[in-house]
Order: sequence, then structure tokens, then C-alpha cells
Amino acid sequence: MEPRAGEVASLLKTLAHPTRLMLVCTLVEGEYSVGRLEEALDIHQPNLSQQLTILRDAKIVETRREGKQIFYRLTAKRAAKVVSALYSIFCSDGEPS
Amino acid sequence: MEPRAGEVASLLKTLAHPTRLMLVCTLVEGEYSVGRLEEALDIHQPNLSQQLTILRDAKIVETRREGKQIFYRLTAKRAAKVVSALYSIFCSDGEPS
DNA sequence: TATACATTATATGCAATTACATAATGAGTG
DNA sequence: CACTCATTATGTAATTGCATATAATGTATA
Repeated sequence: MEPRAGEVASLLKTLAHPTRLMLVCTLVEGEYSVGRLEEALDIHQPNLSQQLTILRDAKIVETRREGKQIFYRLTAKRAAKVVSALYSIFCSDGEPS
Repeated sequence: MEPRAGEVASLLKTLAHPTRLMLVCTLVEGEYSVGRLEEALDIHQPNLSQQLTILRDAKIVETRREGKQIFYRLTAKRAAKVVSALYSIFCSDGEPS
């Protein structure tokens, strides 16, 4: 792990924010427009856009425009893998702590 | 994930730091004294102690005193699971990004 | 006991980063 | 142009990272 600690910590840092984590979780299911993400997460739009920018800069998501709308999807497979691991750790098996 | 997003993000935030990540990785192998951690990670002592304090506050590690030395070990199984998932994602299977 | 030393923790200060709100700007379409 | 959908700009309070300095705790020994 040592040589990758910086890289891994950097990805974790990007995910270590409730909104961004939920965004990535949501996008694991597929492509969403910004508007649909806004509904799904109940967050003010500029803030949402700022968090999406952070995910874009981290190469975790990428976009596609269709008319006025912009669709987001995951690009970083590793992020998806991390999220699904978190799912299985926190949301599946029972034992606490 | 939604209801746990805060809790999960909080754990990720604690791990999202190269030194702390390496500390947890190291402690997955077993108990270490502060001195041994210092050697293993090559970090200045007060800084190490500060990072250990953060891990202690987050209930990720706990301690035991033996004479002058203090031994640290993991307490949060979830942290260990997260780290081992990170291992398998970043250090085992090949495909990048 | 007093002293010296080893081991670890805490205090303090400050530069850098983060979170997020409000306001303004872009880009596409009718 | 007017409207919609989304991004960027800007300011600021709060948090983080980390260095230097100081303290606390345990042991050994004169």
C-alpha cells in the first residue's frame, strides 16, 4: 500500500463528503442529469454543481450534453468498486463497529 | 447508503490521509508501539502522535500501556474491512483507473 | 528522594484548504 | 429576448495539516 497511499488517500478524500459519496452511489446505478441528481439528493443547485466539479476534476465522473441538460456518469471503475465495497461493509452484513 | 452517508463519509475522511491510511494498514497486521510505528512510517514524533489521536478519537484504534511504551491496535472492524477492500482494489487486480 | 533519561502526548500558532452561500455568467432553445 | 438548465465567481467562517515548543508519565540509578 505504501507507494499508493497518496493516490488512495486522495480518492478517499474526494469520496469523504456526504454529498459526493451519495452522488457516486447514485451514479453507480447509471447516468443521471444534473436536474435528476438535484431531486434525488435534495441539495441547492450551485452546491451540487460545485461537488460535481470536484468529482469531475478527480476524473471520477464525466459528462455528456444533450440540449440544455448535462448527463453525468461514473468513469473511475475504482471509485465504483470502493463504493460497492462500502455498501457491503456498511449496508449488508450486520455486525456493528 | 443514504442514511449512513454521514457515518461512512466520516470514516473515509479519517482514512483519507496518507499517514493515517498507512497507520491503519500497518495495524491490520497487529499491535505496534508508537516507537515502532515511528520507524515504520518515518514521520516526526509529534505529528505521529497527533494522527494517532485522530484515529483514537474516531474509535478506529485503542491503546494499552506497557511501561513507558504505548501499544496501538485496531478496534474498528469496519476500518480493517475498508482497508482490505482498498488493498484488493488498488493493490491486487490490475486494471487501472 | 532527586535527577536524568526515554517514551509519548499536548499546546500553540499559522499557512493552506474546505465547505458553502449569494450573486453573476454561460449555453441552449423557442 | 426570455426562459431553462447548469456552471463559475467571490467572500468568508470553519477546518486541517503540521511544525516548534512544552508537558506528562514511567523507569533507572545515584
